Amino acid sequence: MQDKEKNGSANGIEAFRAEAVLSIEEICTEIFRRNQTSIKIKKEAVAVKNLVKIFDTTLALSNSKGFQTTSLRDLSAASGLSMGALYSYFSSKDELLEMILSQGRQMTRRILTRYIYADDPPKKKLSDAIRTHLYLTEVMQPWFYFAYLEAKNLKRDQQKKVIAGELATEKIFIDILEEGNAAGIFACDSPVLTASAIKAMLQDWYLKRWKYQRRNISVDTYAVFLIKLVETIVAPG
Amino acid sequence: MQDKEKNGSANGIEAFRAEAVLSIEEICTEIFRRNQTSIKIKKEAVAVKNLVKIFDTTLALSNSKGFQTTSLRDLSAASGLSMGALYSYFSSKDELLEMILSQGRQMTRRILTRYIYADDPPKKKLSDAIRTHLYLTEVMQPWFYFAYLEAKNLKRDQQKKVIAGELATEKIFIDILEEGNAAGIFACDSPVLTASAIKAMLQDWYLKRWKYQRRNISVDTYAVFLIKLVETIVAPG
DNA sequence: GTCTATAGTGCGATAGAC
DNA sequence: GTCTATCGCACTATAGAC
Repeated sequence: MQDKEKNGSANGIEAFRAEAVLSIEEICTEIFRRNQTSIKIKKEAVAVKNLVKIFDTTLALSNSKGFQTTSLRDLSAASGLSMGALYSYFSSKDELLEMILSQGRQMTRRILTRYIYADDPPKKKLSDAIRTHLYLTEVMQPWFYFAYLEAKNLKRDQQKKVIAGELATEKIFIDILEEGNAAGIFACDSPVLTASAIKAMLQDWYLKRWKYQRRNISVDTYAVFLIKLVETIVAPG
Repeated sequence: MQDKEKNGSANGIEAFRAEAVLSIEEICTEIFRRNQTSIKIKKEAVAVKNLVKIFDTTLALSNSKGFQTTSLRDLSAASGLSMGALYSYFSSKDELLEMILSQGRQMTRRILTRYIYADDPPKKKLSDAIRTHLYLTEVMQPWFYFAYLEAKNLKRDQQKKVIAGELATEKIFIDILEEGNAAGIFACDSPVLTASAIKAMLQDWYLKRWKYQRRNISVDTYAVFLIKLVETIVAPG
């Protein structure tokens, strides 16, 4: 386990995925404990199982027709829980939305902090950051897709959290590029614009999944392609 | 005029914008004439003026809170037309959606065919295609943003048209890259993945406008940056 | 802990006055 | 050509049976 963590995302997408699945249950347990005032269910096992089902079903339905358009009747039918049952897990459709966004943010934070090492050299840090980001969004694709496409329907404070997350990711890349520039390993005219371009190509992976799936391009293939492309951009000379 | 067209988008964003505004009115006139069965208004001047207002208002409202969430009552209040008046320009909310999408598609087609020349050398074609695409999405940013973010709420046939447009743009870049490869001017391992990456960076311009605006980056600055970046990627050696 | 039945709200769409 | 008034419907949310 310690070795696996030390290797970052080097063990490939499957090892990464195995760890993520465990984290999802953990985080739903946390959500259950934190919201025990509004959640009327008392048995933790039942509640966590249903919360995972509610979140997954909501993401699936919303990603094919939008969260606003998805009625709680749809969610009830697809999840197998009645309207009444649903309302013992959240007090409004808005609260359901907040719970989902918060679950995703916690997952993201947990995984990113686990896989980023300050003491690696810039070039390794750059390729690790790209690969980890791709793996993360591959495993949590429905959530990232959801958070991105529903962002404009959110309330102010929720929107700000989405934007903050976006800029935080970009900042990771800006810092790596500037560190590489200072060390003379990279020659990157505008770290800000370059980081922004990297971010755009990373986002394409979870926003246009249909395209890559249709073309039989795996996340590892895309990672290799993207790392090479970025290294060409930042290479001196 | 002939010179302007011959120079493609070389005259900068402002010349481009001037031409586009004229086109919008033309296209609304076409829409009016084509839909005269469902549009109850008879005076062309009145109808076109109101159609432009309806489209603009719908895009503005939808881009801040989503098309589904925007009620026709909202649209009525913001546009200054009553519910009854609105319904003399379209027969359902769905038809309004179709009219907007069709208006944008016509604009896109008209502008792209006007600015792309088959007989230029690959390198010039590549930079012209990037610049023209950026100018187009700059001038019609609300429409592109709308078409992208509402795509999943559309019906099957409308969705297919959005995807077809997406792939058509990508094809333009694949063809240019392959032509350059064949001529020995480019050395691009995977034209498909590279075109897809270029597309992702082009889309970032209209999807993340808030970010570029906040950083005071103009469309011309972004164009110069992106063209240089892409030329680095495809350069041999 | 989960269900069914229903109250209350706001929507898309239309009819008819002006 | 545009308005106001209104209908029927689908939604969120809740109350009370089991």
